[in-house]
Amino acid sequence: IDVAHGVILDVEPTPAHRTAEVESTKTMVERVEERFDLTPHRLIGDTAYGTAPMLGWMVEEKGIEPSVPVWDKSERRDDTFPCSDFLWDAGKKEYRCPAGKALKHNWRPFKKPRSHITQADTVVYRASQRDCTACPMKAKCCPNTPMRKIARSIHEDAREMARCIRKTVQYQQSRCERKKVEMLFAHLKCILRLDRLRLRGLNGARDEFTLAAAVQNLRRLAKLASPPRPFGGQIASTAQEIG
DNA sequence: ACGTGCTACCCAAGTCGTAT
DNA sequence: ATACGACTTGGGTAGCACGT
Repeated sequence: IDVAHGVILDVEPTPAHRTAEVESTKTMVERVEERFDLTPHRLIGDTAYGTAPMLGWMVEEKGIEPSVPVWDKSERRDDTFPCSDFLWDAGKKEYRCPAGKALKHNWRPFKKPRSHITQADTVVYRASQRDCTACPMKAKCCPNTPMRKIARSIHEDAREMARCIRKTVQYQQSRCERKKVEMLFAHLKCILRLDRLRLRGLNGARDEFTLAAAVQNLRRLAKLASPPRPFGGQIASTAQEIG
């Protein structure tokens, strides 16, 4: 949905699965690009869209600003230093711990050079065991392990961008714009009676939703095209009954 | 001895499947 | 219709085996 105008640009049904729902966004964004040569400047969504691969796709592949909360479970519960207390040095590609020591992914060279990217698409940055053993802050940092380590997503730059956007006024506005989307869904359910589908299967859902979206867009078009009328309220309610 | 990469396991929020 | 446990998801940490 284009929130600036309340126009539905594409429809893609999925099973009620978080990953499937999120993946369908890629399908729709790319299809709208092909059909209408339109690319969104930013994308508004909830935390389900805040996973590292999704943010990476938005920022790195599409150049879309993510107005999305970051899926982040890095906060610790045991009163030890959280990851956010470690400063990232983009130039040196290493972290700096609260005691000022480095966390690196390449402490030494290898005969066969390695990418250091793990199966979880992260790079593990570790402090030196020697530094941690001698550190007076060890109890506040890594009480249960020989050294502190941080798994950094290969999409961390995109995650960081989403964190920064979340602090902006623009993000607060996007929260309000999301209401326009919710209003369309509410209208679909209550007025167009689409709280339950009649046709079975994904194809049935696609047909019903596509027709409903067309109806929504025609309503919008009528609103934009017709000049304001003196007895607008009465006419509007009649139109709804016909609809 | 120590760095590296993998696996096991935990968490929270959600869906799915089954028994009642 | 409802309750409840199993399972899924992506993120985290701890610890082990292996390579240098």
